[in-house]
Amino acid sequence: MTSHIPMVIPKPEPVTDSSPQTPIPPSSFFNFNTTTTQSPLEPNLYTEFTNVAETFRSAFAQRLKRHEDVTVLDSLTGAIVPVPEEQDPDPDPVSYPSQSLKPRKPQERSSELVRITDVGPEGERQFREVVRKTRMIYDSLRIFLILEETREVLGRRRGRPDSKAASMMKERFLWLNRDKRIVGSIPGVQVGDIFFFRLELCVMGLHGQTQAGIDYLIGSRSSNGEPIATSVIVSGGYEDDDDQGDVIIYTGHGGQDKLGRQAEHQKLEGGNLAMERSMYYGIEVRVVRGFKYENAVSSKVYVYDGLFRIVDSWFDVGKSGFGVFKFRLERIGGQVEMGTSVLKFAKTLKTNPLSVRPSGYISFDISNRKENAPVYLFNDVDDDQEPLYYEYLATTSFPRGILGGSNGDNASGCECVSGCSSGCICERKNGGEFAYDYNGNLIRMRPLVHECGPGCKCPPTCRNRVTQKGLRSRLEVFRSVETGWGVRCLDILHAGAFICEYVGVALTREQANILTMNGDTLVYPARFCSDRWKDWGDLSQVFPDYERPSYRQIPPVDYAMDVSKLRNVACYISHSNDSNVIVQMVLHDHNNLMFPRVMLFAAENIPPMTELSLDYGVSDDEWSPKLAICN
DNA sequence: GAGAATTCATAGAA
DNA sequence: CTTCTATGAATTCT
Repeated sequence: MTSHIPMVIPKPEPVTDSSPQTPIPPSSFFNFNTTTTQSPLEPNLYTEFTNVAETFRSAFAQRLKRHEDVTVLDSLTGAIVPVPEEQDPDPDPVSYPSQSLKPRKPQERSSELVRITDVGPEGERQFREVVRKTRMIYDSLRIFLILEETREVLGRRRGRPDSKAASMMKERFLWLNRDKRIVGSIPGVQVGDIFFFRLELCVMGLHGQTQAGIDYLIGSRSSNGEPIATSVIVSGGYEDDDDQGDVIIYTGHGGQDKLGRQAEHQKLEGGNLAMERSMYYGIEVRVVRGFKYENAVSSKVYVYDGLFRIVDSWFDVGKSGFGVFKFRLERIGGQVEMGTSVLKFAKTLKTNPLSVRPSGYISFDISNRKENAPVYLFNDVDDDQEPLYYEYLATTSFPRGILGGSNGDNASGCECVSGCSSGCICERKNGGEFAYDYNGNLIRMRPLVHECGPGCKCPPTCRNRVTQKGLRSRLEVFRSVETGWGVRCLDILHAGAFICEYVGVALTREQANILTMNGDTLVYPARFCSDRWKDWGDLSQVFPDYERPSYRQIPPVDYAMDVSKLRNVACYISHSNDSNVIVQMVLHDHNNLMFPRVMLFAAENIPPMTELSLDYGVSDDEWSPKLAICN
């Protein structure tokens, strides 16, 4: 825990018996609390998060020049430092903040300005998990609402599932960081994280404005009466912006007409003033960049690029001849590479890889065109070229005989000539709910997905045909010092997106036993561990009476895959108990429940160049690249 | 405290 | 494909 955290604590409830001009008595200004507060645990995410947050919270406050008697600033760090003799005489500090800082309305945004630092690896892991779960709920709920709406009002104008999902979560207190205004990084949100909706940023507490580019604590609610900016979104909406990566010339807001054209001078008020004040106090702002991205669920993508400092501000004449405020933002050092840079890099890798990585490529397609998209092989670590020595197999081959027999069930398919819709036989096979949404993303995990197959009359565009169409994104096998061979994606993988099949030569148990004795390397699909993701897509926190669908039980998957000679890209995915890839069994070209195909999906939004990882069902310590497949 | 105003959204139609 | 428009929600302003 650092002892030197700049922080502003809000003005408490206005003193009723004084006129608006009268300063509030000094004693009520200060609230200092470094003790851990424990409020009764409730079984929801929000409470859990708050409790963790409180553990690491410390507070300092001061009054600034509006109240002439005290002004304490640390000139080196810009920190607002405590004024010890004005310590809050609150006799019951344990009740803080639930009583002394209780918002006027339960849903009102907090005015408590805090910075959370040094939560430690364990704290960060916990925060990350909460953020993950919350994002999962948001996305699942959003997709749920889309599907529900499509079912109810077919063809009618669609609402705003992104905003409705956010509202529903807000009503259920599932928004994160509502009890405080965080300056600096949001625990659990990492540089490079990708979001698809502005409201998703609101839910995370990363940026509280649905449209405005500058988020700030308003002056009337801050301790010194001055507004403080906390985050900005850079998405090119102002013609006078100049974005050079680590340095941004950010235009203040205001002065635009309805068409977004600069039509009058901007004023130093609202967010503009907050930016200026943040600069004055040396308080950093979070920067989120928004830009168009083809193939994204929303056509737009928001990337968290980390913390910037406002180093300069001035009033300038903009391109349209009107006065605009400009702020020079410089990225604070020591942070990981910006997500935006990584995105740009990955994009170039897809079109012109040698221009940015002249050496290290071993192959530009280890699949030899057996996949829809080329699979790169890259190694700038050592001379190993192992993946070249295996023949590439694009889909698992099953033993002859086990699939052949076509009983009545096998032969039958749906008759949906224009694509499957609700009520069709294939939907019923899937427990009354298709496994995928209209973008081909997995909605919820289940024991087995029945895709439409050769016996179905529906076209290839049917929503129930996803994994059978193969790779949709660009994958790269790469050499890493830590994990040996690994796999990463050059595209953004939306949560639930199909990645690839885990491929091998399938063997019956008897065949496998013989091979194991020979020392060959086998993969057992049944061992893939999905416990961590078993409630993936679960909405019981939103709908209290939500019933987990009961899927038909399937016989245990009891085959092994030989990957000693034939394999595909999936074989190089590393193991992690903290995996970002989930395993879903799928049938599409045959109906033998004992031999489903092993399909891999993104468990969360995965930014480009992030290593993919699977839980092979062993602990992290036990794992080695060899063991993963020997086991 | 209620309603108006502001806002670098969003989706779908034109 | 881009541009336009209707609808919208949280927050701040009055």
